[in-house]
Amino acid sequence: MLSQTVEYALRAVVYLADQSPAARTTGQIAAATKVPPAYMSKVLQGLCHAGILRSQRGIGGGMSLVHLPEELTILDVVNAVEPIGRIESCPLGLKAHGVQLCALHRRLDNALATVEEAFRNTTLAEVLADPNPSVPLCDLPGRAK
Amino acid sequence: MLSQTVEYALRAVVYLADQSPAARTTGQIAAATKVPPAYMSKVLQGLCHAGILRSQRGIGGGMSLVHLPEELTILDVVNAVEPIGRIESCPLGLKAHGVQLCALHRRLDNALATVEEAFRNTTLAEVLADPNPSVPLCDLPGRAK
DNA sequence: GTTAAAATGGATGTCAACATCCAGTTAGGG
DNA sequence: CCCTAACTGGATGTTGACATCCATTTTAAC
Repeated sequence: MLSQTVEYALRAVVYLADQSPAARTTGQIAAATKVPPAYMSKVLQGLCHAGILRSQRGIGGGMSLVHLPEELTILDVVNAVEPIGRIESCPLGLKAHGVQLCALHRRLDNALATVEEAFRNTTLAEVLADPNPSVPLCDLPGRAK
Repeated sequence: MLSQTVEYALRAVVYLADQSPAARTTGQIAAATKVPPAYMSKVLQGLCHAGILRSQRGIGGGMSLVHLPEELTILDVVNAVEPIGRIESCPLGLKAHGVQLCALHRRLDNALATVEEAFRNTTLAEVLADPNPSVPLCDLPGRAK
């Protein structure tokens, strides 16, 4: 239901938020997130173009967050990669429906709205601060840096 | 976020529920739902194999619902075509996480659970009984048969 | 300046989703 | 028994998501 690329992007951003405000190379990010390095490179490029990340070339360079983890939501990341795609008007193109969705599409869109809202209300900082014993991206209990 | 095939399947099932318990041909269903007939044929085949529809060949045949609209949920149809795909265990394969998802995946799965629940709680009969002025699949206000 | 680290962008490959077409099979009606 | 309606299954085509590779460009450090 969520694309693989979204999953990859979220892992990368969670990792960078954890390391924030330091920059990390594509190779480091790919290794930490267990994503194919060549593909991660493309995903990170997309996040740069979307203004989520900034990149720095050359020795000591890498990728880093443009905003603070407290100001970056899951929705920001998802929308940068592949927008939720709310149902704005009748998918059948029926003029009589227009913005007033039928019962079927109204319910589908409501479900999408719920997801969008949940994502909008969760910042990266909240994810990292979660008391959950399983730490994101980290195989061992407790945070290792 | 929901695949095109799921959208097509839902349209077909809503149409058949509206016509229930009568059978309709692939051509009739495709026309009413504005889906390419050749592809709708494949979608309907899938719904037959999943036990949502039954098919009858020959003159006077067609597709019809196996269950009553009151007993068929949106989730049944979605799962028949492309299961929601809840996150059961750590996508990174970290053994330390296992069933105990990290904060990131816990939140993603919660969002999926919300959608699954909304779909589980909506029957086709409820969709058809909705007082919404836009009638599913029907271009004009009010139901035309 | 030279060198090495690191991102960039383009070319390419693979596969599943979406879509089309048709020969074959089933079944009702005369 | 034959004809026609209708589904079935297989082959095929198209496109975008996922993925890889590499030549080029930028930049820090020496």
